[in-house]
Parts: sequence; C-alpha cells; structure tokens
Amino acid sequence: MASKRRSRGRVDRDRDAAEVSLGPLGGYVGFALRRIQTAVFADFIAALGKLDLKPAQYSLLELVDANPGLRQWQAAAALGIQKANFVGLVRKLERRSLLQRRRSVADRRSYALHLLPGGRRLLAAARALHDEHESRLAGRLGSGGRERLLLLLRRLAAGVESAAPGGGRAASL
Amino acid sequence: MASKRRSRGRVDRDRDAAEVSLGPLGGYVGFALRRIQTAVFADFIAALGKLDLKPAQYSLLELVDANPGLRQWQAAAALGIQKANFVGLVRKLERRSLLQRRRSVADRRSYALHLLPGGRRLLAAARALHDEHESRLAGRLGSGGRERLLLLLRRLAAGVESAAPGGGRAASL
DNA sequence: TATTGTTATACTCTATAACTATA
DNA sequence: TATAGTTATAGAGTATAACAATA
Repeated sequence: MASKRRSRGRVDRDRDAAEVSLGPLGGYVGFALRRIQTAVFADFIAALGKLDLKPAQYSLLELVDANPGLRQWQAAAALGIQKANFVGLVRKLERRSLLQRRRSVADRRSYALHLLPGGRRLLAAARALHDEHESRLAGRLGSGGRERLLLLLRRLAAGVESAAPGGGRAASL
Repeated sequence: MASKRRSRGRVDRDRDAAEVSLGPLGGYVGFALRRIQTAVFADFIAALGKLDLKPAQYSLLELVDANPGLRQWQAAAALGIQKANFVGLVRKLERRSLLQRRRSVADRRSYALHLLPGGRRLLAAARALHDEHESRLAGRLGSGGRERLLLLLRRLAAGVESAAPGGGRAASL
C-alpha cells in the first residue's frame, strides 16, 4: 500500500516495493548460467573452507594428482590462470608441504609438480567434501538430471571455447 | 619425444607435454558450470563491448526498463551488488544520460530510477547484441537444448539460492 | 630468439565499516 | 532506532610488461 502522489519535476511518485521483475533477462541462458554458477560456487567455497582450501588450490591438487610431474606452466594453462599469478598459488601449497616443485632434468627452466603425502591426505578430504557438494546438486536435478546437464554444458563448451581472452581457457575452480 | 632420465634428489625426469588430464574434476557439475560460464561471459562481454557497455550496466538498463521507478537499493539487491558498489554504477549511466535518478516523494531518502531516451535507444541495441549472443548459444545446444538447459539450471537455482554470502542473491550479468 | 618462472604493477570486482539525511 | 545512499578502504582475482636463467 504505497501512497500515490503526483510526480513533479525530478521527484518521483511511489512504486510498489513488491516484486522486482527481471524482464527479458530471466529468459537468457547466459544470465541463468551466471546466477546459478555464482551461487553454486559460493556453496563450494564454503564447503572447502573447512579445510582452509580455496577452489583454485583444490583444483591444482586434483590436477597434479591426475598428472604427476606436471610442469608449472602446464598446470597454469590447464586451470586458466596466468603464469604470473600462478606463482603465489603454487608457493602457498608448497609452504604447507602439500606439494613439491622439482627442477626438470630435461628443461632446467621448468618445475615439475608432485603431491606430497600431506597433499594426498588433504586432497582425499577435499574430494569427499566435493562429492557431498556434488550430491546436493544432483539431488536438486532429479533422476538423470545431472547427466543431462553435463551433456548440455559440454555442448556449450564446444562452441564457446577459445572466445576467452586467453584463447582456449579453463576456469580456476 | 621427451628424453627420459633418472630422477635424483629434487630433480625430475621428463613428462610428456601431450595432454593434461583433468582427472575427477572433469566429472563435476560445478566445475563444468564454472568453466562454461566463464567462457560464455567472456563472449558476452566482447559483444557488449561494441556499445561501451559492461554486463552489469546492461543488466541495470534491462531491470529499470522492466521496473520503471525502481528504487536504487532494490536494483542493487536484484542484481546482487552491494549498495556501496552500486553507487558508481548508477552514476556512470547517469553521466551518460542513459538513466535518471529522481528523489522519491514518499521516502526522501531513496532514489527512483528511470530510463532516459538515450538509455532506451542503447538498451535496444544492446538487447539485439544479446539476442545474437543467445542465438549462438542456442545453436550449439541443438533442438530444444536451450529450453532443457534453462529448466535444469532453474532446478539447481531452487536449491542453492540463499547459500551465497548475501543470502538469496543474483549475479551482475 | 623464444620460453619458464618471477617480480612489480594496475585494474576490476567485491566486502565492510562509518557517516548523512531521512524515516 | 532503522534505512537509503554515500564514502573510504581493503581484499581478492586478473592482466600486462619486464627481467634472469635457460633453451
């Protein structure tokens, strides 16, 4: 029940504070994608927070676990992070004795990344949290919904990749 | 063809630079969601760039168009932007004579937002670009894919909303 | 000459606290 | 007392340029 008055000059009459319409925005895939991704990511950050891990750190642990001896620049490229910004990320995990950098024999400019025992243990705990997170999402999607969503997202990826500033890129989740 | 040597001490033997495996990461919805959203968003930013508009600015124009006289705080809340960070956003559009702020009669603390003719014209052009962008995405999703994706994303939203730092939030696309 | 890792730097986005004027 | 808008500020994340060591 907002009181209505005449608007004069730069002054405005009332507007029902009721509901705000998204207008055409509500019908766009990109808009929905961004809104949902933001919320999902916030949930994931909160879950990983219990282990004092950030998404990019967790992703790096997974990546090194899946590719032992991965070069630093390869890891950066795979996660879509500039090599300059990658330095601090790797060093923080190194200081926590989660992973190790070893100079490569073949190319002494580069480092090879390897998980340390502590990194493997933390990764196991983080993956358990990630699995719980994923289960929450899957529960919302209904039977087969998770697989159908992944399929559709991969179709999208095939077309939009290499549109990002760095060419074919990834995200630091 | 990487040469293989024995690793000794902190030195590492070679690793085929071939392909980097994502490992378990590749199977998570959140990971796919983030990667694809990042790429789609970059494409959208590039499209809007032709009009010297950023996503958040465009969204605000759409929102005010759909809700004339919207209060500043309502717009900020609907777009998931802190009111403090919203000030600069509104002012930039005001300086470009795209929208106008009018003091509300009923509550003289607040501003009501209205599009100006220039804002309506720019919005029309931006919406055309957005529609092209959306068509590119829809083309990748196949017949009915767009609608199925929107449906799945909305199911996700229903569960994850209000997990974000600000409670029930939106994103500034 | 080109590449890997590094430093420094800047720009954007975001989050919070404190103030003002109004309510 | 509480709220709308504002200011100031600090923290992330990200992008580029330049350098040393190595190829």
